[in-house]
Amino acid sequence: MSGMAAGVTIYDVAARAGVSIKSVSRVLNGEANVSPALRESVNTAVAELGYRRNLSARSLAGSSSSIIIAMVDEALTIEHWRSGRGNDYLSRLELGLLMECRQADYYLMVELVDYGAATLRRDLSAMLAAIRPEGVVLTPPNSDHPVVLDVLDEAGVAYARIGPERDLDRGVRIRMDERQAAEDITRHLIELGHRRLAHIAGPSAYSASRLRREGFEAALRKHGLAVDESLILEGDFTFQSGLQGVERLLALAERPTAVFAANDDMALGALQGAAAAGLSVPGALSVAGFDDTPSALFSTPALTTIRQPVAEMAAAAARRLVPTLRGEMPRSSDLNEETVPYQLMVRGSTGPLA
Amino acid sequence: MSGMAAGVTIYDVAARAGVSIKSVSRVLNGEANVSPALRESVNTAVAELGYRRNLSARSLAGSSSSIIIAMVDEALTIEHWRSGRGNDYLSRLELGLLMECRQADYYLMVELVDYGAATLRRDLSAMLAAIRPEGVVLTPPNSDHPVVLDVLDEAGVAYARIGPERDLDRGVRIRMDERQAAEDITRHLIELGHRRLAHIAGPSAYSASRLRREGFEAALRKHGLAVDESLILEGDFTFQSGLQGVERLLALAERPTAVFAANDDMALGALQGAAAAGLSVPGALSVAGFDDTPSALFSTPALTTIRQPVAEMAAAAARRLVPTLRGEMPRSSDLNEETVPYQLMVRGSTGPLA
DNA sequence: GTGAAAGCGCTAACAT
DNA sequence: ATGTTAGCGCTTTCAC
Repeated sequence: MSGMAAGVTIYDVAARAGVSIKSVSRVLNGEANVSPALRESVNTAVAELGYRRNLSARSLAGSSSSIIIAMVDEALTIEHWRSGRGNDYLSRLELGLLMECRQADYYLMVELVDYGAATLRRDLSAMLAAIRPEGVVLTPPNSDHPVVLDVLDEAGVAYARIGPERDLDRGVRIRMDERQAAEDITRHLIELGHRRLAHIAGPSAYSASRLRREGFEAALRKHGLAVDESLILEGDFTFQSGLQGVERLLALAERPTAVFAANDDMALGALQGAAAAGLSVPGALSVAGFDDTPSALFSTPALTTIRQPVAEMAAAAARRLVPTLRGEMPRSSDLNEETVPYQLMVRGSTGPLA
Repeated sequence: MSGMAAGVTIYDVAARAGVSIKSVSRVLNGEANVSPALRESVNTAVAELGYRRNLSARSLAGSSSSIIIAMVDEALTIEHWRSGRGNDYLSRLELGLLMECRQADYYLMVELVDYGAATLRRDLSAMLAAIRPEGVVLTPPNSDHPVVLDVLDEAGVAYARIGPERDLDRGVRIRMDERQAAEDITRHLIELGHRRLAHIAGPSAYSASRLRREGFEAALRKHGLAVDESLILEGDFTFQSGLQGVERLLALAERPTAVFAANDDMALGALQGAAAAGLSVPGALSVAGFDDTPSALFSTPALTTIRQPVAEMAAAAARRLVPTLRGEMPRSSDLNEETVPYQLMVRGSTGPLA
């Protein structure tokens, strides 16, 4: 009897507990006005029967579906498919969402979205109509997508935005302090004794690139170092551009002794460029990245970088979306925004000059 | 009007097309006995209203829920959470599932499962009762979990098993040829001129370890090379064990000139061990791995390895689970088993002796 | 504090 | 070839 949970309905529970289905529903939903005795007998019946409410029936009948959707960029997914690689960011995101969903008895659905489609608006509202999720989690760069935010607002679906950069008054915002993180890692280099620091920035279209660059420059200034424009290059977040960037930097008359790349892929490229030029890292050149991608740990030497708290941000996002957990009632101004701490991972690629 | 898909029901479509809801349902489900004219007008109305069937209503009323569940190991997830890393395997799996679900208009739900729980049986059947998925995708090592298979069978839920190793008559099996892949990569080493080949095997508890070792030995024999037991070590799939393994191998009187590790992490450890011993790779020692983890590309030199077709296996799994796509009617014996091709990725870590 | 009845938006039998 | 009716398993009014 104990394993046969399939087919057990609220009527079975009600019958066993000798109450009405409404009472069972009340207990299950933690509503008020339920006598302890009734609650007790219902809970017993639920346990004995191995009952669990049917998700479809709940979302059809009620206003809450208990479903959270992670929207995934289709173009990016196809790209990953082609290259045969997974998506570390997405993986960490999901991990955070899953951990939180489990606690709140929520369900996680993953949906592919073609953000470039001309029919995006319609696609999205059709999807929302079909699933009626209780909340949606948005990731960069789509956390800022105006059409997406509009559709979500119109449909009255709650949403959390990871790393939003614009429209900072809409939805739940979950972020990390990119600027401060860049400043921290730069200060780490300065404290190692470096005075000629270079930065391989990301594409200026991304405001994360801008923030990281700002953090870099802020650290220099705070330590009385001049910002030398010839030591700041713009890459495109790829391994190649990091490699090329470091080649240019090493060709300068006055070489930098440390390079901070705006992401790990570029830093890894820089590492390879340094090796190709016969420079020992960190003896002759220190290299730092940003993101803490899986490869950062396995490069030689392992990469000093900033670990983005992706899973933690995702968990925070889910927490804000789920009423059960939301009950804590934070101060009103905090309500819709949360900054999650990052971590500076100091590894072998940075050190004092040998 | 066009954006307001939320709230549009089958009744609205029926009214607009001037037909009954049953006719709309017929068209939507591609049932027979529908006149072209009716189909046409329904499709027009659907398009005009931006209608999409409500998932909950469908699964509640019908026998098909259009939901596929990817079961994810909770313990593993927590471990990843702690380490702050994503799960590349899972990510690639999902990618394949998503791509296939999109085509069939299916939905992907991700569920955490505590395979170690004493209440596993009950947990699973409760979950199945709550979601009523149309299919479940199982990943190693849980593709072989007897309790899981039993519960699934009892509940009558279809399931696909990625890389099954036992009970090869149950469910849909999707696999790659581990043995042949190991043989291929070993042959690659032999063809480079190596004659003293070592193997760092995985834990013998995993049958993948066994198969890879068999492939390794088969390649040796086919090329008239003796299998030297002193050159076969057992690791535990960790970086550390690869490092220690290669240290032991390099301490031998007659060193091997090539090492095939049963997974990338161990191969990466071997790479580091070789570097520590002052051996150039591949000039003095060739190193090959298995899996093609993300780090394999970024090691120095990049790792020669076998790319497991995880996404492709997942896609195949989903395809077998989804009736719409299943329609192709393969030869009966093929019906429930599919072997997906792997890829030998030759990179810088293997080459002839310098 | 508890229960009866009416849907939620579909699909599935059964009409016709 | 098309329509009518009755549920699926819950939540939600609204009674008591």
